[in-house]
Amino acid sequence: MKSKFPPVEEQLEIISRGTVDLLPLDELKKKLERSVQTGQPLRIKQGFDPTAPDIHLGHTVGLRKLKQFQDLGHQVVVIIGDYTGMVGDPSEKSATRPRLTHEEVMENARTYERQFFKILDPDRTEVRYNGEWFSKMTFAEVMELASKFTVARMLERDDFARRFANNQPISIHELFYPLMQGYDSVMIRADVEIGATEQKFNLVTGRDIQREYGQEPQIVLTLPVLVGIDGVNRMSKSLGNYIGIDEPPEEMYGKTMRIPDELIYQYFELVTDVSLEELREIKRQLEDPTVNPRDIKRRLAFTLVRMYHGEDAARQAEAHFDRVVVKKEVPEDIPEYRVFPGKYRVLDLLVDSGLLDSKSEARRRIRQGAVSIDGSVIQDEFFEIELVEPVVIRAGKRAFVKVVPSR
RNA sequence: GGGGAGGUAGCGAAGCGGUCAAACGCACCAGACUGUAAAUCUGGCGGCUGAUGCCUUCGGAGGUUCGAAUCCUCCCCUCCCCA
Repeated sequence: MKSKFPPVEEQLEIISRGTVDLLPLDELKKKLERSVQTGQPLRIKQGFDPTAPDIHLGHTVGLRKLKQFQDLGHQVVVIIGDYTGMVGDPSEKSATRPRLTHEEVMENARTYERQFFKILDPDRTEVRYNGEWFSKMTFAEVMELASKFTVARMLERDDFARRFANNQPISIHELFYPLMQGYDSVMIRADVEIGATEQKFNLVTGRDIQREYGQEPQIVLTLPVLVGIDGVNRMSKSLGNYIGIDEPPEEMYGKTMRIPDELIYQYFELVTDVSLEELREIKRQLEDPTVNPRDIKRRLAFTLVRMYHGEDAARQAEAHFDRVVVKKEVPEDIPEYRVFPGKYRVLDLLVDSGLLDSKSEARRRIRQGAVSIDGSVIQDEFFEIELVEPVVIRAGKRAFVKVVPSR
């Protein structure tokens, strides 16, 4: 009988693409061989803590890897960390995270669950909330779990070690985070766990915990951390340097165009579906001094919008970009603000329309020449306008409002 | 439990009785330049105010004083050393 899985070598090639660590490799081979023989898919796990609503490109690095496993015939288990989310993963953090309430976490989780399936195949995906087991744990069971690890080993982790060395606080509950993540692996019997490189400690700890609970340890697969559009920090919603997969096409396109050039290749590699040959060609072009990196970045932006919104939307987003940004024209669909015909101070319109947050901010922008009406710059902060026809007010590169007088 | 050092705007960090809405750096915003990149330069960065001031801010609550981020009391939180 022919196996429903591709040959092991073929699987390994796909699995190892873009990965940083894959360990231990020989154990992975054994697991794959066994699954080919028995026809039993491997259980591939990744956990996501819904600390903020919406999935962004950073999440998709792992999700895309999960999808590759699915395409090979394996079973994906996505853990939504409604309990771990309340603890807050200390990885790569220099300070304790603010703890979220369960309600906040659950609210965010809803957006996650919906957005996962923009990438994953629902038929081969099991979504589990870890509150399913953690909410039922007794204190005795917690103690049992806690007894399976030592403080010394916990302090091997460099973020903890660093905080400890710098006299920064580490709360006890933060030490539980790796244990909880490992326990998730036990509960769903993970064969492979995927995470970003910063997750390595947690993933490896999962192996130990599984062993303690009498299970075969999982394989650890790490992927690079996606740098956000600031070009410095990891992509994260709280840092505001993210591109969300649910964002409108124009927004997605525009944000992509703002990433530093150095990130172009990495983005193609980690978050798009371009083939390996195309990837090589992109690399060549980026090294070619006669090619303007802007054009490659445009292709990246187009590709991303197409992936999440389709071909037409990508074309429209591109046209929008050319019009607004390149030609500095006014976009076609901007928010409208209706007023009665009459005389108004521009200052008031800027705030009352919701374009700007405060009058101080509006004054600042006017003084700095950022405000224009139908293309002509306003310098006088007390400028009044007699509204009879609709006008477009601009208050900076990306802030527009159409003021429409009507009764 | 004892002793010591601290908590200042998004972060880091000055200030230690008035000239403090609070130096400086980073981040951020606007403008110039440009490829909505990088780099650079200029300005801004609590709110209200037709520009003079007014109001809310320096862990929290009280108090001293004409006047407090700066002094006192109590409380909360963090770190270090000792036990």
